[in-house]
This record gives sequence, structure tokens and C-alpha cells, in this order.
Amino acid sequence: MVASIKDVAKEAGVSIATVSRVLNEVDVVNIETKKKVMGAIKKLGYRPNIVARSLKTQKTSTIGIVIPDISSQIYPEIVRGAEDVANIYSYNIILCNTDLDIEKEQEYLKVLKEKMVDGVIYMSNSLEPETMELIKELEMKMVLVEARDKEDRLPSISIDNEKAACEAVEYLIEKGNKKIAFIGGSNDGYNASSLRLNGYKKALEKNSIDFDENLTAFSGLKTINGYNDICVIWAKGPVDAVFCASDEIAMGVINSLREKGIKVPEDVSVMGFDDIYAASTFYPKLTTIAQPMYDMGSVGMRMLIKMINKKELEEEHYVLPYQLIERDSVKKK
Amino acid sequence: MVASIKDVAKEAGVSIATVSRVLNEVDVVNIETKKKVMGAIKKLGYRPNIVARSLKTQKTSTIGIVIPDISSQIYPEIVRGAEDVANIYSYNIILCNTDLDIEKEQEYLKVLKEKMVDGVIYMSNSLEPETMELIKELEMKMVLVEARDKEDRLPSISIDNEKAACEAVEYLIEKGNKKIAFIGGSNDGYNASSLRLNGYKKALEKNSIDFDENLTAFSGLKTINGYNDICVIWAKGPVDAVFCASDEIAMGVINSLREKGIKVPEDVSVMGFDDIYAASTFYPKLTTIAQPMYDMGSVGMRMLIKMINKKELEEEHYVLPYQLIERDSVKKK
DNA sequence: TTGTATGCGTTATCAT
DNA sequence: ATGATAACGCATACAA
Repeated sequence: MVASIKDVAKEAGVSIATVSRVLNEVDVVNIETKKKVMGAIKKLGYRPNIVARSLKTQKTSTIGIVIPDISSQIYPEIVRGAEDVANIYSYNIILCNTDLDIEKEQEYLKVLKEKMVDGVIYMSNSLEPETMELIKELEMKMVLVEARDKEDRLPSISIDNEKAACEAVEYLIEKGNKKIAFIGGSNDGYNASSLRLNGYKKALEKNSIDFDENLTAFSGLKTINGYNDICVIWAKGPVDAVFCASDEIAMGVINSLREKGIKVPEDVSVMGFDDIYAASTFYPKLTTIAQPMYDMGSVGMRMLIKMINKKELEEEHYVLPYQLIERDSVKKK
Repeated sequence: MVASIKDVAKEAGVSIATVSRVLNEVDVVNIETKKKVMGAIKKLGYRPNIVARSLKTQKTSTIGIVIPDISSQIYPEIVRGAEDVANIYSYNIILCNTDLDIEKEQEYLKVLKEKMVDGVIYMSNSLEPETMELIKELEMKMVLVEARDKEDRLPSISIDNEKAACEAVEYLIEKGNKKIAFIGGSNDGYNASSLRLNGYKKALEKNSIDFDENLTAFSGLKTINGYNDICVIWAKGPVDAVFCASDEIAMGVINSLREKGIKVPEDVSVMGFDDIYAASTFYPKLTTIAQPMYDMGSVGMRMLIKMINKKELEEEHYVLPYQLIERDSVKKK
């Protein structure tokens, strides 16, 4: 049987209150009795039961991280950033994979509430009204990471996806490309992929290039989507460049093109987004927009912990800097 | 204020015992009173407090996952596999990144114990005696994943690293390569990288090729290590092939070689290990040994949950199948 | 400085 | 079938 505070008290010949006091270093306790207690703790190999403590204090020192899929390339770094600062402040994290399934999201949120987490880092591509309602009802401290609520109802960490995409496409244009395709995840709502589409459109407009629906595809953000989508687009005629809403798409596009005997960047320029690990090991190395993934996680966690401690937030919506990384998948002018 | 079982009892005009009964569907409770209770629960938006329940039942339905680094390519899939089955059985997971730092490992183990997790999935490259001692002292249910304790003190899930590496090197030999280098993480102890080195040696021996220390390097498992190590080896003279203890190393090697104007696989064959995501998107696509990462996580979690429920284990040490994936980084004979 | 007693929100035993 | 109550391990207000 594992020792409790009661056992320590008995062993040390004091009351549990005193033991609790030395444990929490609260009040002043006589140096001698403190020693006795410490001795008893050591002797019994006593460890505080945090579950009991949590019930009493109404704080668990654990934080939920709700994420689409940890095996999905961009999330591990975000989570690592978050866990690192959580660890600094003595919090632990409960990881929840939702696959963007609304029911799973809601289920996890409920369980997290029942397990009394002190807050949650939330990643999703859209805040459904019903989910938002649940969040309100649950009254949980929460920060949105890698996305921003359209109506700013939740504190958030993100980059300016629209601006970044616009910049990327203008970079492509500047390199002499005119006919530029877009391949992304979805074009509805307010998720990152849609915002990147907006940026793409804006760049075209700024440069007096007509938007052509035939040059777009939205089947998903994975490698396989890029692999397939480029075929559909290419079947309607060649393009100068492809702007992809994710690096995975870009890799699929390039591999697909290679199989057709089309060279990147010599024949077609391809640009990715995110700067995942594989982007710099891929051949050709991907020119892409780097999102500060680790920072998104760490800044988000820092923000959440501030909220938990009822500190004032300097900023409700952090918009982190991104970076255009010039590598080898776009033809130099 | 969030409603408790007491509020529900009052609202329904029954005792908390009755509420608890309908909550846990235990004993028989009158259909009418059950309805009343259900109504009250709904009305108050009541949710059970799992922390309180855990204190009482001594079970938390949460499991710790201790891992070197979630952002390290091979772990996300393992974790995903683990979380998926945890979710099926209504467990949550607490994720802990240790960076293989022994102190961090021990600290996390202690906290996990204090938070009363029901068990832990443990990933590390070596079980230090002190860590093993702590594990014993903490009396936690634990399964070792992606490694096997030399003395089999802990249930484990792994592949036969030695055999896999041997097979990989023999494949290289079979393809006509004679001078084969090895680049790995460390050559001490009993971790995966060392076992792969053993397999490499065994394959050489079986084929009457002398082991040459000059053809080996052990600076680490990352891309940068492969990138640098191959330079050192190559400086002593060219080789026919390189067997790498990780795909990341292999990618570093290939990129480094490419910069020297040496082509893979035309001039040198390179083989990786793990089959991480980037292995199949890399150019050239990596010939490698595929570890069933998702399965390691899911089988490990299934095993752990069995242990938690005191079910008999059919197997104390699962050795999962691996697979040699022929792609494009090794020259076809 | 220390001890007693109460409550955190449950489950479960024992009555009724 | 239902209710009163103890106990889980701890923190803390109040007494001493």
C-alpha cells in the first residue's frame, strides 16, 4: 500500500495538518518538526496524491491539447512547443486526436472538463456553432492555435495566412510565372486553407491576372491530393507554377509531375506552405512559407497559463511572423 | 458554479446515493425516479467530476506516454496508434517528452505516479539501473515500446532490430555491394541503434566480409549526423553502399553525396531504417526497413490496458514483423 | 507553532 | 428500491 499523508503524520508523531504545511511550504513550521516530517516522508517513500489535492484545490495542473492528428507532420512541433512551456510551469498535457470529427471534438472537450483540466489548447479548422456553444457551456479556458475564430470569440495564435499566401504568389509572379495554379484543402469557411486561397486570389488581382477556376483544386492537404489534383489541372493544359496550401501537396505535385517527365523547377515552379521537416530534405528542396510551429505551441501555452492564473493578456490575438524560404522548387528568374 | 451530484439529488428530490446509482447504472433503480434524476441532470447540465471519482475508485482512466521527442518523426505514429486504442477503451493519455534526459524521465515518472495514472507506455533507448529502480519502487504498470529490456524485466513491444539490420545488409550484399558503411546513433548498450549495428556485423560475417571500423560512424540518428558522418567516411575512400540506422541519416547521407556530385543509387546505394513519412516522398525514394510504428503503439496500449485490468497476457514480449521496402535508393542488380 | 475538523465530489457499505 | 454515511487523500479555517 502506498503511504498517505496520514501515515507520514503518524510516523512523524504530528498531525496531518503539519505534514501538509511542510509539503506546501506554507505557514511557518518549527525547524525540528519539519525535520521529523521530512524524515518520515523519506522513510515511507511518501508522495503526495495529486488527484486528492486537485479535488481540494480545484486545480489539476493539466492542460488538454485537442488536435486533428498528431501523426500529421505539422502538429508534432506545435505540441512539442506547447509541452515544453507546460513543463516549465509544471503542467502536464493530455493529448486528444480528433481527425477533425466534430463529435470526437465535443466528446474530448466534455471528458477534459470532467477531468478538470485547467485549460485547453484547441486546434481545428473550423469552429462549428454547436462546438462553440459547448465551449461556452463548459466554461473552459481555451486558446485557439493555428487558426483564428472568424468572430474572435476565442484568444488565438496564428499567422496571417492570407497575407502569407499573397506574398508567396506574388513571389511566383515576380519570378516570371503567369499561369499559376492553386491546390488546397477546402474553399469554404474560414480555415487556413481558405485564407490561403484568398491570398492567392488577391495576388492575382493585384497583378491583373484573371482568376481561373480551372486552375484550382481542393481535394485535401495530403500528398495524395497534390498527386492527383495536378493531373486534373494539367489535363486542361500546362501551367507555369503551382502554389500549394501545404508542403505535402507540393511534394505530391512534384512527384506526379516527375512521373510525367516534367521537371521542377525547370519546367514548372512549385511552392509549398508550412515548412515541415520533409520540405528541406525533399528533392528538390521546397520553396515554401515557414510557419513558426514550435512558437505557435509555446506562445499559445504561455498565453493559456496566463489566463489560468488570471493574469492580464497583453494581446488577445497573436499573429506570429512567417517567412518565405527560398529553396529549389521555384525557378530563379 | 458547476453542479455536483448533490445539486442533482436536491433537484430530483432523491439522495446522492440514488443519483450515483443511475449515473453508474448499478443496482436497480425505479424507472420513475430514474427519469426524475435524468431530468435533473439535464436541467442542471450536470457532469460527473472524474477527479473525485478517481480519488474514490483509485483509477484515473489516464495513461502516461513517456517519449523521447514527439517532434522526432517516428514517434507521432506510435503515439497515434496508442491514443487510438486508449480512446476505444475510454482512456486518455498524458504526453511526456524526455529528450532521453534521465532526470526528466524520472521526474515525469514520479509526477505520473502522483497523478495516479493507471499505467505508462515507456519509450527510451536504455533503461538505466537507477530508472529501473525507480520504476520498481513506483510499482507502476508499464510496457516498453520500440525497445526491449536486455533482461526482460518489463513487458515490451519491438521488432527484431538485429535480424532486420542483418537482412538489410545482406540485401545490399546481394545487390553486389562489398564495401558497406554503417552510420548509426550509438554503439554502446542495448538500444535499437546498437542492435542494428550488431545485425550489420553479423551480415558481414555471414558473407565473409571483414568488419572495418573506418567504415562506421555513430554521431547520432538525425539528418545532420548522416550529412556529416558520410564526409568523414568518404574522406577515407569511396564505398559501395551505406546502411543507415535511420531514414533521417540516410537522407542526410544522400544530400551530402549529391553535393559532392555523387549519385544515389547509380554511384552509391543507401539504405535507411524506419520508413518515416519522408522516406517515400524523398528523392530518390528510400529503400528501407519499415517498422510498424502505428502497430507498436496500438499493440503496446492494448497490452497495457490488459495489464491494468489484470487480464492474463498471452505474450510478455511482442516482436512485431518488419518489412524490407525496395524503393529507389539502392541500385538494382 | 501545532492540532482538530470540515469539505472537495464521488462510490459503496450498511441500514431501512 | 432508497437513504444515510463513511472513506478516498488532501488543504485549510479556526482553535488552542
